Amino acid sequence: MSDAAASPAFTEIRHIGEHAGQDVRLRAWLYNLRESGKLLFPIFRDGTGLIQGVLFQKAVAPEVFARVRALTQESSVEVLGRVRADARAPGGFELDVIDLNVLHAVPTDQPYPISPKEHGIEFLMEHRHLWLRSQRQAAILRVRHEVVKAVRDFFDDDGFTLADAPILTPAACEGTSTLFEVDYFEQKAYLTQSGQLYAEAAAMALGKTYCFGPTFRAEKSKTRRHLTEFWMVEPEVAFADLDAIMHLAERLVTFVVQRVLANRASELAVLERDVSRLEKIVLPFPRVSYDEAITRLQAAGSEIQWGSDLGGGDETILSSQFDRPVMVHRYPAAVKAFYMQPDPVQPDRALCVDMLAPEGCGEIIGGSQRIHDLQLLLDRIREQKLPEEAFSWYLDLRRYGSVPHAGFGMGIERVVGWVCGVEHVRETIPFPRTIYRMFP
RNA sequence: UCCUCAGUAGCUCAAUGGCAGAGCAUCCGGCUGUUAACCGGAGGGUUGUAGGUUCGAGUCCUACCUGAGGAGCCA
Repeated sequence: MSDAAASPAFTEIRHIGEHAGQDVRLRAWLYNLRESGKLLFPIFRDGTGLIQGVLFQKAVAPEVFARVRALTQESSVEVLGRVRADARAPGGFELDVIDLNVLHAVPTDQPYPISPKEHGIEFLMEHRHLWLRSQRQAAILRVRHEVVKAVRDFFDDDGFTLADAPILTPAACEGTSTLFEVDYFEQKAYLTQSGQLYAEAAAMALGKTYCFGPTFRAEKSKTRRHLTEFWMVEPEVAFADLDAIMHLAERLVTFVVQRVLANRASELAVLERDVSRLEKIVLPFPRVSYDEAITRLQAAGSEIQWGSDLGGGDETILSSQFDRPVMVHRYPAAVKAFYMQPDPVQPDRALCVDMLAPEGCGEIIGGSQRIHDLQLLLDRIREQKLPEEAFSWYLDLRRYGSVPHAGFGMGIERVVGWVCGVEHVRETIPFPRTIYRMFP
């Protein structure tokens, strides 16, 4: 640019409306370029928004016109221009380009691969590192950011203390079949599939705690709801029972949805999300016992029999009967994890809850009251032939001032997928890991 | 692990067993308000791999590879 000293400061596109009538400078990438005779319409993006530039050939220096005309998609540039309100512009403003410097020109013999037309999912996944630049993907990631921040604010403002669990863990907790094994100085270690057991220890120290981090499942699941690496937030609360964490769960989800609605309306608009569905997410959420769920499912035509876990199709049928997430509680203990407290009224039922999101998004939360009695926990570990010595520290929590406690895990990607209304969770994390893809 | 579907130009897709094609992208030209702009032209192919059937295979058969959707399992 000719006279940098006299140039205005750099502006982000999201703030460009505050500079109507003024000259601004942008640092941006070329999103698209349209041409109409002696008229150029470059669209710039800078990560905060899009703005269309306008150049009349007669109104700008010939070398500037030629430079813009030769721009290739995703070339990086510095732009000097004057902001002008224009009813024809989608965002209400356009930029009359005065000058432009090319920072890096994408070569024409190796053009940017993601053209502004439709692409297949394999191609897009192979170019995930570039796909993130699209409006839609950027909007999803901003909603993810908002969800994560809302989760942290919710717990932090409610007296919870963050106590993160390790990612590398020793012997398996629930069998090794779904764990990734890694070499740990000539010993075996595993990538965590849940921070829960450690969160229980933290809750005995801090009362109300949560951990939040990546978890790993080597399940050979290949559906739109599954990743092998996903983020989970897991609150754990001393002295809490099942009812208490069910209430905590519905408060958390309501808070997160309301926060996204309040702060990310423009992103939801880019995603063409029907926000009226999200505006219905208010307290309280419906509660359905497992027994009632079976009755409802059979009435709706499901083949499910009492005693088995809900399948993906069953979850969709059940959740479609409500306009807000439904909490299914007290499953048969036999299909649930060893550490779940039995229901004192019906001892073959576990004091557990799954929260199913609407619109077929499936389970977003799974939680339970934990067994606090040492002997009962020992019995369960032995019944399921789990390695008792690996749980010695976990059993200590029942030896030294054991108290009833409960917690749950919420899968961030499924929540983001539901809030954004995207089909597949692979779009809700920057670089998804699925059973057959670890690139890029 | 199992079931289903797909693989043709950089991308998205056509092509009755009979000459391998279109749109977009790229390059050249045209257009003073375009909204995935439009109009004209050019270049661009080992039809996933290996076999087989046939006068002839992108097309039919077999195996394998890769990807997608789903089941089971899970958040």
